Amino acid sequence: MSERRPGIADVARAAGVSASTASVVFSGKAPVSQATRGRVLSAAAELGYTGPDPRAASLRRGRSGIVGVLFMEPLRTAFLDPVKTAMMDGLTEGVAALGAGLLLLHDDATGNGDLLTSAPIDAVVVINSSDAIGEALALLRARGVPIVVIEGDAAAGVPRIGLNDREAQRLAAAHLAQLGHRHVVVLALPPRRDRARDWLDADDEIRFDVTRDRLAGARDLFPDAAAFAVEENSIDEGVRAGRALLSSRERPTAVIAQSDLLAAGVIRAAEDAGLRVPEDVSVTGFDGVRVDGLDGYELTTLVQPAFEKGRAAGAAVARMLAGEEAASITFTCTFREGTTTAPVRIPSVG
Amino acid sequence: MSERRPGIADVARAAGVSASTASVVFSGKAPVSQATRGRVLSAAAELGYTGPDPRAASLRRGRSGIVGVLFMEPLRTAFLDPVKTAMMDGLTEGVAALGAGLLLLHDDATGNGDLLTSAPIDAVVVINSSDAIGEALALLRARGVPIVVIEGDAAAGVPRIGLNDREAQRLAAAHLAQLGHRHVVVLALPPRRDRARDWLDADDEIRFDVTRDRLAGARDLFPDAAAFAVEENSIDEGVRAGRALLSSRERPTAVIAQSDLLAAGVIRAAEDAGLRVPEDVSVTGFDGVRVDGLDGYELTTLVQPAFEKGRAAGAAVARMLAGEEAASITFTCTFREGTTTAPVRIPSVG
DNA sequence: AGAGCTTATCGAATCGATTCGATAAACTGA
DNA sequence: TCAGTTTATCGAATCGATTCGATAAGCTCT
Repeated sequence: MSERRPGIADVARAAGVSASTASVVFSGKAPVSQATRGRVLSAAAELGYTGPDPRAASLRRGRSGIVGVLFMEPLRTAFLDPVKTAMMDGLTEGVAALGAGLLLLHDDATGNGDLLTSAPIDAVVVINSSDAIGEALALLRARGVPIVVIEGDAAAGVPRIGLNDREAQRLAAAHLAQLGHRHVVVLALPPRRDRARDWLDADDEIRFDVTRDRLAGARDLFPDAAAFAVEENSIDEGVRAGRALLSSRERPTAVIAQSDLLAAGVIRAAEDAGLRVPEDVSVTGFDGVRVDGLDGYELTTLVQPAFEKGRAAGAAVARMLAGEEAASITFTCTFREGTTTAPVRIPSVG
Repeated sequence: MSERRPGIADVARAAGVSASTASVVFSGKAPVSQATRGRVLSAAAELGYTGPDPRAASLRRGRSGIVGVLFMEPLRTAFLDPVKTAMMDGLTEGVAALGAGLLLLHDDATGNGDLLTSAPIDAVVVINSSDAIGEALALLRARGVPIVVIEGDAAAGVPRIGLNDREAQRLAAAHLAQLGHRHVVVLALPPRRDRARDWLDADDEIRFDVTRDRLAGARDLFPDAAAFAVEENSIDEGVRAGRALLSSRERPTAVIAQSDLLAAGVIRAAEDAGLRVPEDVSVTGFDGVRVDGLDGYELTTLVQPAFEKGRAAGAAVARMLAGEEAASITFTCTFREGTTTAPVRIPSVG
């Protein structure tokens, strides 16, 4: 009664061929005559053999066909960000070219830490890494697992897929400057983990590259621009921050938001406060993603190739698995003028 | 020069013990004396051995520690839905209890189809399955891979994690009826894949359980309520649909949206049309998730235990892997009255 | 001191396929 | 017809750990 699943050996025996031949029928790695292929296939059908066991194959091959994606945050918040999901789509496509799939990993809480050691992964892509990831990275390197980082501080020798954040943000700032804006405020992404929503001081430590670089780009044109940092990248956070920014006595004429979600939030906050965008206040975003719930505005923003970034990461993984050296890549954002920026109005008070 | 990674056999040799003992040191499946454990561990450190190869372990164990999550849509759109991400979080936790991780699978496009056959997965959780998934399911069953379905048409014998959609939706409808509403319209989720945004005819085929059951619940109280189906579950779709619904000559006094996102969209559309919620039009949602960008309203909705659903799916997987029978589970939604529903106003026209 | 346990350790079998080199058969061209 | 290729097939080694039954040593209790 013990219904042990048939193995390739059983199929081979039933078909009257060697196991090696049967194997080749399934993998296609060597020529097989039509006749034997037929016999093997029908023997397999007869026995209910559904193809080689991936576990055994991956042991022999030394490859599991699985690439880990390591997040620094719970999935809930990671996937709230359309940029990340677009990246994931790109990554999916990138590793699909390898015949691989994506295993979700996150670097926090529930002893999932050991998935890093116990999961059969061929490589890992780290999303938005911060320094907190140190140990995890070390572990993986010791295991000899190839690593690629998207947007983050990579350890030396780790290929990094990045963005020209600073130059890009500078473009938006220049656009505002050209429209006559002088009083500009930056709405920044979190500078580091678990940092409360508040203004950024000069001595505030900024651990996330993205936040730092975009801020630098804005200050290239507005060196004295104040910056307010949110707690997470979401529309609601943008709304809350927007209320703070727009209600201050010296209301800025323009807000440089470091993401489209934040920009959308600012716009909502402005509407709620009875301000018109862009007549009363100009707003720029960053990312160029479709923001659900911003229907009606065309955001002035920097379009980043999120999908491409993911795909490039996949390609880098492929290269590393092939034993080649994978270089870091810096993608370029393009400036897109929308309807949320306009020339500054002549101040009513001299 | 050939830097072959050391195996447990090498470590054992260096430590002067048998491979079996060394194995046990790492797995902890049998008692080992402090002395030998120490020798093995230091030998491992010396050789740079980072623990057993998961590929080999999974062959021997017959378990890879990986559970597939099968989506019917690209991640981009799947994760737009906060319910799905919450479910994913729950699922993550559920399978973490098993020491397993999640492998992303999606049933579309790029020949990823063969991940289903070639990936070393111990089980699969299908999200929101429709009939389109037939072949995939058959494939998995043939392979003997345990399957659990969340919200969808399961094949016979497949445990299903569901919701009391109909009863729940009926509660919201009853609430509106009690407030005096008589002219109610249902804003429905897509009835099937690739169906254009439009009114639902009586003979429209509804392939998604969720859409069908919630609609039935609404019609239990409003048998003649018209239903308008969107193309995808998003705020923007809600806005578009909302425009259509609210501008019709016979404007309804209440809208029963089948999701919170759609409800949020309707509210936005109402605002844009100069209507007040709930004074001019009442709106109910479904899901009870945090909707980014709906700050200011407390949606009247049905709170579903999305996280719990995910976790239950994980638990069901665990049970099936343990060889037990996993029963289907139907979760219950709770009605939550917010500020988006109010008594119907006396019609100005008799 | 010897029966009965518990604790450590080991050897050998096993998980299920893949792959490489060898061999044989079939075909090519001069 | 014979040397030289292709084309098919096979045997055996290998991937790297886990696990089970056996064995031996160390304890406890009477």
